[in-house]
Amino acid sequence: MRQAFYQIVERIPHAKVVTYGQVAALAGFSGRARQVGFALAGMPEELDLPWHRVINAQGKVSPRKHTRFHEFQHVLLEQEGIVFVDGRIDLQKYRWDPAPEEID
DNA sequence: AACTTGACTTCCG
DNA sequence: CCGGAAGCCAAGT
Repeated sequence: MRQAFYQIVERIPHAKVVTYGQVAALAGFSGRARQVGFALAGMPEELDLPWHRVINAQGKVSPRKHTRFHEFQHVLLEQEGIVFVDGRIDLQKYRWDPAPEEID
């Protein structure tokens, strides 16, 4: 299950983002957005996934409770050229919209 | 085994 | 636009 999510996340192209719900759906687990977040929380760093390109449906980075990784995430996204407007990303513009064959 | 948590989403007021 | 509630379900207590 986590595998499926990782597989999707690792394909997110540079300067693009996807929502948790989208990752879940693409992985074949529609409706399990929370599990995506959970999977990423315990992600082995050696996989080196672009986890920062996964955001919530409101086009914002989801705030963590006990860490400041969301701030780091914000910076990483800007470094990729993604523009934040009022703390938000223009999903219409940056959302990754993969063709079925791009998913394996 | 019951209960709580949480990197979520959507609908309703 | 913001808060609450319901739906979701793996993990941790």
